[in-house]
Amino acid sequence: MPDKSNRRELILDTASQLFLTQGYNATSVRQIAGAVGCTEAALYYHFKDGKRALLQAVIECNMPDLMSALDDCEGAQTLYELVKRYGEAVVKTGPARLERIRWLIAEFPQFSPEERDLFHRKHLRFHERLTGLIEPFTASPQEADQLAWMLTCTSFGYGQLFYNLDLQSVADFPPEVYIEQLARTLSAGHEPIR
Amino acid sequence: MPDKSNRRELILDTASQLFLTQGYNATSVRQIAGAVGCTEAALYYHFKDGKRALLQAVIECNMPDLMSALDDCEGAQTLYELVKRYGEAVVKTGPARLERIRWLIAEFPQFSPEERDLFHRKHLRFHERLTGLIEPFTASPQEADQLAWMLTCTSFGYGQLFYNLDLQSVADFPPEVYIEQLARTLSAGHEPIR
DNA sequence: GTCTATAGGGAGATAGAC
DNA sequence: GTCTATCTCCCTATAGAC
Repeated sequence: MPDKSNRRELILDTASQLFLTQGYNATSVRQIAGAVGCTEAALYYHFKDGKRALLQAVIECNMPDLMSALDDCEGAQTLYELVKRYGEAVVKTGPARLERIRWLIAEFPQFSPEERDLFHRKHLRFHERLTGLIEPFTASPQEADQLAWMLTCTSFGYGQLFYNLDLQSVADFPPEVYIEQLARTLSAGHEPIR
Repeated sequence: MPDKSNRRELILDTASQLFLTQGYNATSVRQIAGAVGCTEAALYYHFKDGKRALLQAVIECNMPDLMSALDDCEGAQTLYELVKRYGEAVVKTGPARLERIRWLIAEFPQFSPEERDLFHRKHLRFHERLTGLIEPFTASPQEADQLAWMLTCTSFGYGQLFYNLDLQSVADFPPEVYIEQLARTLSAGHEPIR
């Protein structure tokens, strides 16, 4: 990533932040230029195709990524331990990732097929690695695949419901409790590594 | 709900549909009026406070509701059967509910506290009933509460990932398979009703 | 590279005739 | 109740000076 122009980077960061918090449609080029501290014309110099080109760049920078959370899961001795480490690693990534997912869900319908594929391929790579980590504890690759999807769906749902839809303000069910529950449930009936 | 004016209802339905598919910010009053077949001025006659009043009304009509899915779950004899019936009932509600949830996530940050509370209270009522259905199969009310959250999070996550983020187009994991997997996993170690 | 100035159009909203 | 006409503002985007 060459850093030829600081200004271009600054525009991208500012647009990212505004798109993510307000949405693409609700954010004007004028507002981005104002926040950056330049004029709209300068912005069109850096992004010749205007607002849509800006969206493209923002999409590529803001695909949610959990791959690094899997690093903490290497070498787990039981499925229980694996799920627990995964949960804790996900929590550690903080709310920034959840905002990106929220944004992805919100804007997804207006993405082009190529932009959608960006997310699909990224997530499939993640899923394959997660499945590989689970496999030592299951009887078949199919079972590992299903457990991986279950783990993904449930942590995804928890984040959306309790953070982005703010159920945490009315229901007492902190992530630590959930992770413990999840680890116990998913690992029930699965042997530790031989 | 008096039905004094058909026109008002028509406006509300049209606005609902457009807000849900395009988003609030991306939908203009002009477009709604065009789709209804009247002028903007007529629309302002029915909704004196303009576009924002329209949003209020649409929110109240479009809170996602799964309460009816629980009717099919009454009288289940095992936890396995309960989860299975729940999953099938949810699938039966179709993609319309998923689109409402997607919309809720997308627009939630710009809702007022009262509008947010509308969702919170509705969901808590649902959660209490679901917990009540699970309780006969668990050792404690706390365990039922946690299982209910888990069921909610995971079905929520599946819907968002596979439908609204369209993972179904690149991963072979149909809802029936997921429900079966879920029912087996969640009910492991729980006795049938005595 | 960044600016000023402006084109051209669509937005939300209202006044007043019918 | 519904219309036409119109106000005012903000939007994206560009031309051309510096």
